[in-house]
Amino acid sequence: MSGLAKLSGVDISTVSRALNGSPLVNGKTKDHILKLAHETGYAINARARNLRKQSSQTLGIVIPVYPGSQQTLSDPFFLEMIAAVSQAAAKFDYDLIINLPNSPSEIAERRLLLSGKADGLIVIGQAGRIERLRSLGDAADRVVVWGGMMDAADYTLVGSDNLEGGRLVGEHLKNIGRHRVVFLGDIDLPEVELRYNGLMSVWKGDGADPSVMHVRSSFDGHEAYRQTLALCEGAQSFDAIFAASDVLAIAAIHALQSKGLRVPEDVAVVGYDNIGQAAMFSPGLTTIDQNIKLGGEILVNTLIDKIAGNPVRATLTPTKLVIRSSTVGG
Amino acid sequence: MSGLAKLSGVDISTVSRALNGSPLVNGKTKDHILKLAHETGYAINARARNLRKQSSQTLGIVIPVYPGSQQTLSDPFFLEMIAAVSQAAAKFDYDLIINLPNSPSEIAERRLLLSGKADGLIVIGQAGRIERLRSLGDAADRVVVWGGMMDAADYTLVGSDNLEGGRLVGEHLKNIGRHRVVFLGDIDLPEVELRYNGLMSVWKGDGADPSVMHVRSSFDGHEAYRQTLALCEGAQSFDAIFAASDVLAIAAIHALQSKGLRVPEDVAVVGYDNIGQAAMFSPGLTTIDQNIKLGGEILVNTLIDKIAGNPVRATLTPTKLVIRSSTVGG
DNA sequence: GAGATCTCTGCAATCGGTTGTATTTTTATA
DNA sequence: TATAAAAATACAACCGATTGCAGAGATCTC
Repeated sequence: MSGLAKLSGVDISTVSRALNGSPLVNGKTKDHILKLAHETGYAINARARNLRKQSSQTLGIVIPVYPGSQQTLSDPFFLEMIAAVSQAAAKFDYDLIINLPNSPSEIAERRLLLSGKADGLIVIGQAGRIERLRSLGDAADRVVVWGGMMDAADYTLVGSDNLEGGRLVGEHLKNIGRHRVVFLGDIDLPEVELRYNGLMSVWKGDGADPSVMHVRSSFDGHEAYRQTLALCEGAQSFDAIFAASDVLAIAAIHALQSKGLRVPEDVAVVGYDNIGQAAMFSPGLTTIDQNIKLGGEILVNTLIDKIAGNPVRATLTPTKLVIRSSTVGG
Repeated sequence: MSGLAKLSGVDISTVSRALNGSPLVNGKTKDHILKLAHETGYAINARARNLRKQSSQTLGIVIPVYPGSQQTLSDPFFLEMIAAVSQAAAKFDYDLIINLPNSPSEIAERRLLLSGKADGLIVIGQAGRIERLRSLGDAADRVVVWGGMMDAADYTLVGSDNLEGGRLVGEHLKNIGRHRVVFLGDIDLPEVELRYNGLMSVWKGDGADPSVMHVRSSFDGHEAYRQTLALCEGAQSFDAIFAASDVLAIAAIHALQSKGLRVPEDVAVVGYDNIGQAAMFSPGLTTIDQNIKLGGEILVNTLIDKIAGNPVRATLTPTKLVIRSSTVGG
């Protein structure tokens, strides 16, 4: 910038104002400086600017690797969420730092926020993170969490309506006449618990006695595969599986088929997330669409509001059922 | 930091040295300062440090959204690559800024590098990026590209051995007696072209006349689905499909099955990438494992070497065939 | 015990912008 | 033309760390 100042014969303060479009500089001066900047390929030094402006124009996103899943992270849900958040952030000229904690003890939240590397933080999922969020002190004002609505949450939550999602699945299964349902997922995770509660609510007060069985599984497909195999070998009979994610649903379908069960004729399967590939499985996957793109936008909008000090409240994104062949024809 | 200096009664320069583990400070002094820093929850201001040290301890990763794929990005390959790079970068205490260009005209490469937001850049795939890389000037010294080896490349490349990958698939198909092969992918992409060449090389010089048909498809599953349907309705007969990615392979399998063709009995299908879900499809997907985790590590190691000014050369990661049921039993 | 050496700490410059205030130049008004 | 008001520019402090250098105090050597 001092180079530009010499070239154009004005003070660097004028150069700065010109590059930032300040109305204080004369039109001709501004044009001249901008032209020089373009010709020399000048780019404002973000490090200096960040220091002076006490901001980084950068958001952080923390993607938890759930304990126990040592293998490569590959649930497309996360990628779609990252893409949604990244694109939403770009609209505000924010960059996105991604953090995939590799050790459970690492507290990326503190490091990124307190050092000022990120102006605000988006955390995907509440599981195992709650204590950490509490430890952030003032910095918690610059955090938004994607997750299921919880009364106990004293941080800002954005999420899809997991209760409604579970309910939609329950009604759908009921409509197609399935009553012996297996819920595949880990209801210790708040988001998953809500989906389970939504499912259960369908039969509540109803004379019919649904038998919903909970099979605990992390979000790792291989585990779901094993669980489903074990389920087939067990004594309990069932005619439907509601999985807490599409990846789990796909694993379950594969396990069922390897046991000679037909999907959806013998067992209907419903997933959750509506990932891009869900439409391309055979059989196509019935699932709940969380509207991740909208979710990402709301996360970013909310976070930027918080950073600006504006009051915000928890938000739900709409949820809808997408019916494909895996529960049709049963 | 000036707060810590007052608390501990020493100059901020001593505090700085203590926090950075300099051997210049007395052991007791250091312990005292560290204790105070811990108690007060002090974190070094990254913005100031970055400016002074002329470094950001941050790498950037650019994930291209291929032109034409307007829908949500969801190929798990990218997520696995992001995870691998992120974890490798973390070992060097580097953070990772992710950039998903939403308009083809955006030149994130320039912005991130020249502004100093990132010390170096990893670009996934060469397609449509070559001219941009050339426009970076000196900054090109801090860029590493993941992609297929090209003679024309005048930038640093890291990638898996696509030629070998294609060859392995070809040999495998030949071994199981398939000779009428469809190649599904866009050979205008350098990485894909190499896979195609590898496939073709298997029959070269051989008396047998393989009929390899190229069906152009982007990396978008929906397009591959339509292409495969069209293929089934066409005149050409075929007994195998080699898809340029697992997502394409899955889409193809679904299309084949919807046309009543059996996989792998009627048509064998082989994918590429070995994404986490590949093992859980039915039928399980035979595919090429690029060793993404190792690739991410090499990308980061190479980039950090370049940033340090060390000479580096192009690197290939090993490639291996993973056989599952989709091409077995044919 | 004087001088040399070694440890440790403080001073002050520096990184490259932004921005409040002062100053100069230009334009408007009487 | 003199003066006030407005516009444009320059000056200088500041953001919060790092680091070369100077100097104080402790330790060593003969």
